[in-house]
Amino acid sequence: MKATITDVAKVAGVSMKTVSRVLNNEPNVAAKTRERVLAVATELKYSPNLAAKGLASSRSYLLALVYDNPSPYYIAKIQSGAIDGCRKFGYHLVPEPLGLPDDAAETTQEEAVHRLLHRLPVDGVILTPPLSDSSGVIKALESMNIPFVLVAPSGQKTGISAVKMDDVQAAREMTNFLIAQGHKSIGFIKGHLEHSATALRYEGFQEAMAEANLKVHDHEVKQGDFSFRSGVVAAEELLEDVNTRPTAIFASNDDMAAGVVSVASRLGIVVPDELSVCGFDDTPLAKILFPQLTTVQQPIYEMGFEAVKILLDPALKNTPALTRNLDFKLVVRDSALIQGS
Amino acid sequence: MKATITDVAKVAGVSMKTVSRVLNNEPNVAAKTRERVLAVATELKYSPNLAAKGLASSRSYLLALVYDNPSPYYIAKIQSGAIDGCRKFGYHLVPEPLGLPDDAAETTQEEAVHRLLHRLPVDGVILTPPLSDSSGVIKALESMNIPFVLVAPSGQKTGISAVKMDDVQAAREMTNFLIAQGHKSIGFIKGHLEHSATALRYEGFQEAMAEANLKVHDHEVKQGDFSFRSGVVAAEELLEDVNTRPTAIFASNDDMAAGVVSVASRLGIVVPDELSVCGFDDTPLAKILFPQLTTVQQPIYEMGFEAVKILLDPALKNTPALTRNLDFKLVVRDSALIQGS
DNA sequence: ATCGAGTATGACAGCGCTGTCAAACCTTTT
DNA sequence: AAAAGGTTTGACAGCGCTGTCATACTCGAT
Repeated sequence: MKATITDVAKVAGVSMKTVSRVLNNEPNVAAKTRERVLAVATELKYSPNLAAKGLASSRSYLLALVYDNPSPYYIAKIQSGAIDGCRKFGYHLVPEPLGLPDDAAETTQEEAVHRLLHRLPVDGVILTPPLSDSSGVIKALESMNIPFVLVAPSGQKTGISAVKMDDVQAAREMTNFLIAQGHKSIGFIKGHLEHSATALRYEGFQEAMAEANLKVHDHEVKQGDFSFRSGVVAAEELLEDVNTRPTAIFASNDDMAAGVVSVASRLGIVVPDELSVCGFDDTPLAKILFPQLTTVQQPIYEMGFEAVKILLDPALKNTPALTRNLDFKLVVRDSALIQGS
Repeated sequence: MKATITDVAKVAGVSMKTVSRVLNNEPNVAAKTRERVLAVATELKYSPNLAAKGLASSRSYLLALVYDNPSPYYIAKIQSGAIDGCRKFGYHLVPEPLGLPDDAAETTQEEAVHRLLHRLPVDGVILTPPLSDSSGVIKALESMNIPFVLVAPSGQKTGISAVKMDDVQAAREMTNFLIAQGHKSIGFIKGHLEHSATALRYEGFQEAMAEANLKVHDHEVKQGDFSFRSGVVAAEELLEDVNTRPTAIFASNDDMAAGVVSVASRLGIVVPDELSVCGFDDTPLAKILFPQLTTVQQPIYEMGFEAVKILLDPALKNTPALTRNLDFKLVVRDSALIQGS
């Protein structure tokens, strides 16, 4: 229950230091000694006191997940991956939302981060979008000399580690899929202007269309903001005119795609027979909708997991800064699958 | 940046202990001394080292949120409330999912908890459903002498603190609302058998019906499992026969209500004109659906917040065990609002 | 046998803080 | 003016662990 290293040392008949060495997998311990210590530790149900370890080694065995993201779904997945990663290294994750109303006097994000990590001296920080693009937060982290990894940052900063996904490529593949299904007139709904993914996804769409020698007409591209409502509005415009109506609509995220589906169903347009719809993100919504949404599954869990690995894996200890590009997955479901084609 | 108590003590011309007293708001410090110390601390940007505090006081300033819940949405909200609570007390929250595949050898939940909290000796634990009903987990916590609070447990255990919501009353009010709208034949879809809320919500439904002298026919009650699919199946059965078709359907959660809406729309039944639908939980889905769902908003965030308060609030320090009953909210939206009624 | 070069182990200080207990300093009361 | 009781302060040990450095032990090569 409350066995300490000293206890284990006494029972095993060795010094505290040797026990410490065994428990931390340090070299230069006789195999026999190691075994014995391990056996005693198990028997005594020893488990280290993190506070003491931390105090002695000036590490905290804690990683912070700093976020400021309205999407609980996204954060939950990142977190889930990050926690699993932490467990592999005996670490724990502390989620730290920024910009809570509890501190109205908080001026800048930079200060907020400073204060936060001053109190809780973690060994590393994972920054989720849109914070991964916040120069203030990054500056704070650098000034405090805390290792950190960006999740899905928009720009490529040199000297900073990051985990990301290729949005352009994903959008391109989705578009190619649509084109392969025989679609020539494809509507596109853009995302929120300030979100970095917006431009990337549109870029991928444009590239694929260009490669297939298909023209992207202005009236086929609508500005949305990632909300269901904006998808509805855009869809109404896109589907308004029966003559110029596209045969497929590619929405920059699932919520907007859901808006499209709902408009189509109201207008009596059968999906996917008369209109293919696809989204992006593979939110839970995608499977709930009828028909189920064809969409892009982002490696969100994996990004959390990899971010931790970059921070903690001793094998990567001396790699200065690396960017992990993780694989997305095209999830083809009924909303964009021409039956029998 | 790295100022210690010793530094502050030196500059302020007092002993470490006095600084400690000031920083922890202990009594018996001259006002003048307190002021001076505070000033120096601010000037030096002192902030305590949690590991050292923890080691010395055998507290960790950490609370664990232990869960094993498939619904990220629910957990995210609890967590959000709990984090806000923690901040008020200078604490931090560590989410700890149970039953991850990282430890396949894990036998019982009891052991898992034991191991977990042995490693990370937190000052308190918040248990979310369905873990709040797990006697194994509770036993482990009790044996380790770690204070804990149950979130939405099904039974009323004496001597254990809990935060909960009155599911029965909520279901009753929702049913009453439907009855007030003139419905006499109301279909009900039950939730997952093993989930404690299932029975409670059904109970509330039955009570309201009985109070209004309405009979609950067997064919109007279907077993679901909280999934969208099960809502679809149940709705198909409920709506199959045009003659015995209910005029309203009360699904035990939003996902199943979404299933009902989708079936209705496929069958050409207009919601809410020909069929009122309501759900339970007020998930994000409820607002995305068309029409938007009438549902019950649970005080999930508040439960997280209150749980922390019970654990940490010094004012409640000596209260042995208390149960906080938090208010739900009936959210009336289009899916169950007879136009112009 | 003797030396050197690992390899294995232990003694001990100290990480930054708090708890304990004693000392010093006020008041007020007699 | 002394005793009593309260308030304010500080000295010091020690929480459980790791880092440093010294010591002891092992083994092949001379």
